[in-house]
Amino acid sequence: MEIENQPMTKGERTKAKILEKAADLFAEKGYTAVTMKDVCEAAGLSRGGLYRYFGSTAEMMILLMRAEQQHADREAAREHGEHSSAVRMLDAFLAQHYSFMLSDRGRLELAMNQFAQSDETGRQENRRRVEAAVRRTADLIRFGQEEGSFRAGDPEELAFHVIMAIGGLRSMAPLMDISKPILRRQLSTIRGLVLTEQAEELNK
Amino acid sequence: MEIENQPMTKGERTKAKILEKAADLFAEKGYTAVTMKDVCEAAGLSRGGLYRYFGSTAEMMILLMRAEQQHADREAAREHGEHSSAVRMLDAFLAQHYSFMLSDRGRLELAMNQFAQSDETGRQENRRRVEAAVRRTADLIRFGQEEGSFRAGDPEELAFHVIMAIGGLRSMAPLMDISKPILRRQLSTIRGLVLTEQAEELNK
DNA sequence: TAAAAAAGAGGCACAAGTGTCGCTTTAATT
DNA sequence: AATTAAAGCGACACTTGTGCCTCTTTTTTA
Repeated sequence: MEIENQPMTKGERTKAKILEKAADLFAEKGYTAVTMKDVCEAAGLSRGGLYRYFGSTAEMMILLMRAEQQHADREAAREHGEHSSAVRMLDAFLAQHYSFMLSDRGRLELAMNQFAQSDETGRQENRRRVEAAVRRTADLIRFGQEEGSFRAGDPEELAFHVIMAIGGLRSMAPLMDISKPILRRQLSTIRGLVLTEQAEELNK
Repeated sequence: MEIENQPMTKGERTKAKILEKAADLFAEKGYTAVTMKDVCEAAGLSRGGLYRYFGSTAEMMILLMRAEQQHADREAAREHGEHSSAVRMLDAFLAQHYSFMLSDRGRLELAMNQFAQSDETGRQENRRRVEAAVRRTADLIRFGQEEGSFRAGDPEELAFHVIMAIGGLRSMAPLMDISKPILRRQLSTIRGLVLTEQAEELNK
């Protein structure tokens, strides 16, 4: 949740700050546990001041979801150019998810799921997010298949499976104490599902 | 959430009824959205009457989790005797999850996850539940490997992966509109992960 | 069937959160 | 620097939910 350079008006800066702090709170306490009062305190703002920007916690969450979505899109585009082979892209993809799961941002995603359970707009936003992730993963798989390093099979179907497995992992991880080694092994299991035996031999 | 035979005292019957109705509500609205008042109305009881049995919604949820756990254990034990081959057991396992995901009980599990995010006791209970599921699945995989119809590989690791994938599927399903065909294909993808190519050819 | 015990009703005081409004202060504009 | 607009304050009224307590009604039981 980086802030742009200075030449924004005061109000814009405050709004960005609120969102930033709200994201931290959502990640820390989960969606339903965060109140406007909490956000006020975290952002160093009074109730009246905050209400100028957001009418509800739900509104904040929606904006955060959009921001995350954009962030993921940009990230994906950047990744795309950086790696030469599909295998390397896959490894980057998995490594990214690994650190993601252990980070605040990972917990923020949990909060988003929680939110989506109670809010229809949030549910749609969430759905778009997951669909985008599946699409990107399917693209990666297609690329790897052309390259010959990925197993044959319907890319969409496998991509969906991979995203579901990662989603399950992510939502379970904070609810039980999944150790880092187990997490790593699980991600390498996923790697094994995608790669051919030959490609699997190579690094990592 | 079945009720035992009649010879229970009035209080016991009421308590069972409350739990039953609470389960419905949790499944329908999610944990945080359910209030004591809702439960009162659903159970046809006044606030004072209800507080005799439960001090909080959290307490209800814990009891529900234990009940579900026991139910799953019994179910598993029953299944165990019924099917002759590991392949059949796997199919039964998957079929059960399929209908589970589409049912109220599946949504109840989502509510439990939600609860576990905010309550430490619930978190532990949840963890036990998932661990038990992994253990059972690992046993099934070991059995299938001995039988020769399941792929080689660490049973624990694969079991964990399967449970994560199913967990992800279940928690995503209500948040996006996953169609039944997609759900079925995903479960059959999981089937494919577990079975050897030869065994996979057979029915389903 | 009378007495005791258990179950249930519903009011009350309290806590926590929400959203709004008029007023003050600070920042932008010219 | 003066004016105007934007940003921020904090009290207020309102809503919703909680937990408890006393009194009544219904079951049990002896």
